Amino acid sequence: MYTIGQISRMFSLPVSTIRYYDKMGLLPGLERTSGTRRFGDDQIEALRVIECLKRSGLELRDIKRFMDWCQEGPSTYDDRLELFREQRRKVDEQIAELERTRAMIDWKCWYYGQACEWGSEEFAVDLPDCLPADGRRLWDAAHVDLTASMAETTPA
Amino acid sequence: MYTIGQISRMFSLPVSTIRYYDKMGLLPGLERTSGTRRFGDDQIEALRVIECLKRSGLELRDIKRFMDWCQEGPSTYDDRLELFREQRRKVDEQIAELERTRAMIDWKCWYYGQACEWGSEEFAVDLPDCLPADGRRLWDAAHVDLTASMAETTPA
DNA sequence: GTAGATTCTCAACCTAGCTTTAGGTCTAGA
DNA sequence: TCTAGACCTAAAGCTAGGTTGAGAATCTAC
Repeated sequence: MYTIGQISRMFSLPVSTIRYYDKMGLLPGLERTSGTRRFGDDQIEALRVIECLKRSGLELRDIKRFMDWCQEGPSTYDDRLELFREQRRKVDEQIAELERTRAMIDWKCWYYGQACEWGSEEFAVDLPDCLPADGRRLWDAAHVDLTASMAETTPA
Repeated sequence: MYTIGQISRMFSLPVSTIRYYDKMGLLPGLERTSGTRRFGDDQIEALRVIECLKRSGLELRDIKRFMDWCQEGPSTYDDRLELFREQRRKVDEQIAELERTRAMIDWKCWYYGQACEWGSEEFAVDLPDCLPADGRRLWDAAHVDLTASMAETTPA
């Protein structure tokens, strides 16, 4: 069993945040000895799940709902399964979006790399046709959705 | 040139949000005809960059700083390059973190899949040793950092 | 047995990033 | 001319997810 300070160091979370989670009902089964919280394996697992679900984009109120399901027993197994399956889809979508974001950033890195080298942005008048092959590849990767949405407006 | 309503549809952003960005100074060079905002290519590009930098985790005040750099000219090329390089690192870190999150979710999907099938969690007494090979693989992937931090505490 | 660290509660406060509201202007069509 | 729709500003309001502060109890070491 651990105190709140130990858990705070274990998870690199402020003590106030852990108390806040407790007050929200996110740490079911938490025990106390003369007022002081005592954290066991179940609460440590709960905090791991909180971190995971938070990063996957779930709000605290929905994490609370999940914790309530856990207290309710076997009748909620399929709700819990569906929740994690849904969060898996959301995480995949987040990763895909970050990869699109990264493509744009890579293009901008190349762009400002050139700008630094030449001391001006004149190398980029008339985008994207003025670009050399490597710059053009980055521009294309950063603008796929743009070209896709342009294609929508032209006849098949 | 586009009106705010057209831009709103183009980016799927509420009109109020676009006005808010303008008020923050995130759309330099924006013109007006008798009070009404007129958006050109520069502002469209600015909005694309705002989306990109926001997704990479930058706060609006730092995006504002970037827009100020763009107004200042060639003397800030290296600041801008360094900004995008830094955001690239952060996006990579975010993706890595989401992949760890996904490993945890995959484990939980397997876990609750089993729980649904068996109608209880008894298959999981004494983790992780009680697990069959496929479950064990998912458990391991979800707990790499845990086992890593355990390893730290044992002599080399 | 006393000092210093850690814990507790409860309520107030904070920040980012919008959104809403109230009241007003501008422009195009019937 | 009248009306509908899109635009404008300024200020207040909202939400999520905490953080901070005051005041008090408790635990730990010397």
